[in-house]
Amino acid sequence: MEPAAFFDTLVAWQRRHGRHHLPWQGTRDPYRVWLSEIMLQQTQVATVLPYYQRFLQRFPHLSALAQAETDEVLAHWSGLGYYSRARHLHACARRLVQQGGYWPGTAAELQRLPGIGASTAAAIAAFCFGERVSILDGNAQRLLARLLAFEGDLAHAPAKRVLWQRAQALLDPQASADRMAAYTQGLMDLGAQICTRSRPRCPECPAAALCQGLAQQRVAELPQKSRRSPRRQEDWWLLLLRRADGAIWLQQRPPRGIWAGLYAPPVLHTEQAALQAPPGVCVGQTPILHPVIRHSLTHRELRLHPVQWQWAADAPDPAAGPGRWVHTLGKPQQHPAHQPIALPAPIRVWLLENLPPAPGA
DNA sequence: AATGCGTGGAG
DNA sequence: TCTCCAAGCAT
Repeated sequence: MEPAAFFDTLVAWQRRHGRHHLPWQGTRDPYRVWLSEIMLQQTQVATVLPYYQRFLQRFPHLSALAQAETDEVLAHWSGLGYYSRARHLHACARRLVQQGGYWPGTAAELQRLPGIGASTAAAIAAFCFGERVSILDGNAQRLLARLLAFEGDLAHAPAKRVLWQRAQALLDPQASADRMAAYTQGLMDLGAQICTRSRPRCPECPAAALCQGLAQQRVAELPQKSRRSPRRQEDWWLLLLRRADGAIWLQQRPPRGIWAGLYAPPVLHTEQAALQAPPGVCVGQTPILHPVIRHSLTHRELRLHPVQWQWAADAPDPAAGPGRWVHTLGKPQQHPAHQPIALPAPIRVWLLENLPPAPGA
């Protein structure tokens, strides 16, 4: 391949056919680019769009984010998944502000910040500073593995490192900042629109003439990626303590593991424990057993069993760490300024269906 | 190095 | 319903 042939082709294609109107484009503000890159980790564009807008409205700049409470940051991430992203995002904002509010100007320095790995660092550096470093996200992996007929198993780190070196070698060392940004966006756009996982549109691809995978008729089998381990099944019993006014008790989950730091009903791991009347509930009461909720994560298949108990009117609040009673998820909470709450997606769904309707909703 | 971490879209 | 996996990172 001619040196820089692919680079030039991709830049030209991106400028004419790529995406230009996503809300995080048309800016070199590292805050906005950074936020978009974190949200887009393992998450599709369409999913991110509403979250990005709401988040930016509430936290319009770095210092606004740094000053916020972690709970509120998590609440704005609620439903987006991979919640450690939100905690790292917040930690990163606080560190940057503490150090004067300046962004590091290179990918190597960006990568030292919490939540920013090699690909995200390269994306920020390329978009904001025009640095000549390559991303290697899922789009780029698939696209470059085909372009180069790359054999390695991308489930393994050594193969990924080799592909990254080859990705770096495709860059034009003389490229301007603008072209570097267009090229980086081009990798993402070509991967998302043309070089798709299934049924890639090779006839429409600007790089078809350069594509070794296409020449060898091996596009369909690239990239090579070994299977993941199967999902384990788990049963969780959700302890739904219901007060006379309809409110449900939620407590903050531990700082590690699934839904770390989010609010959810207390979880029990055996049926026996779940069917015993907990403290604060009248002895002899029979719980309401709600239909099971199936919720699958990447590595686990959860079967959630909601078990509802009537909370005694005169009982003190349940202990065991920070928690709160939730009446409704609607916006206009009466007395206090309504704090949005960080809920796992299936818990939010259940509460929406089972809490009293929000006033005015 | 291998594993854990969410959710929803697409086929 | 099932599989795959999306602008990956931390440990």
